[in-house]
Amino acid sequence: MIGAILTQQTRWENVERAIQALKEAGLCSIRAIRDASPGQIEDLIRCSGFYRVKTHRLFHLASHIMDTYGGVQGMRKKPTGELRASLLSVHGIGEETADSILCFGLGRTSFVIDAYTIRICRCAGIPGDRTVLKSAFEEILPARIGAYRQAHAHIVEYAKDYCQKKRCDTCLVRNLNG
DNA sequence: CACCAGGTTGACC
DNA sequence: GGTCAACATGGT
Repeated sequence: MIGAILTQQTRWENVERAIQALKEAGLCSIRAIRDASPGQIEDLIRCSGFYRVKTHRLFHLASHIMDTYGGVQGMRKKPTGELRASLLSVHGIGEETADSILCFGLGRTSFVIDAYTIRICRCAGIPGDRTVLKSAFEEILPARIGAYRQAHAHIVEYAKDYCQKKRCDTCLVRNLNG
C-alpha cells in the first residue's frame, strides 16, 4: 500500500530504496506512519520524488485506514467494491493507486490499468478508456490473484522495452486521450 | 543539458 | 468538459 503511493509517476527502483529506508527506521507500516512526524517521513522517502505531497498522501491513507478499519487487518473481511470506493475517497488516491493497493496489497482481483496499459491497447488497436479496459481485462483473466498480478507486471515490462518514446512515435499513439 | 518516470489534484478556460 | 501546471528526485 505504501509502495502504491510512492510509485505514483515514479520508477519502482527508486521506490524500493524509499521503502528500505522506511523499514530501517521502523516506519514501514500503516500505524507507524500515522504516528510519525511528517519531517521524518519526508527525509526517508525523498529519493522517490514528490516527497512532500506523497508524505501527505501517506498520512491521509494511514489515518483513513486506522479510523475506518482499525488497521489493515480490519480491511480483510470487507468486500472489494466497498474497499475500492473507500480508497477512492482518500485524497491522493486515484483509480490506479486504489486498484494497485487492492491487487498487490490485499490480494483482490481488481485489475490495474496504468498509462502503459492504455498506451499498449491503443497500439494494438483496442479502444476504450480506463473503465472499459478494466472491465475487458477482468472478463478475460482467470479469477486468480496471480494471474492479475502477472498480467499487469508483464504489460509494464513489455512497455518499458517496446513502448517507450521512440517506438511509440513510430506508431503514433503518444496522446492517450486521442 | 534535455527529457522522462506505473499519478492525482485543482485551477482555468 | 477538456487542458494544464504543480509536485521533486534520479536516471539515461
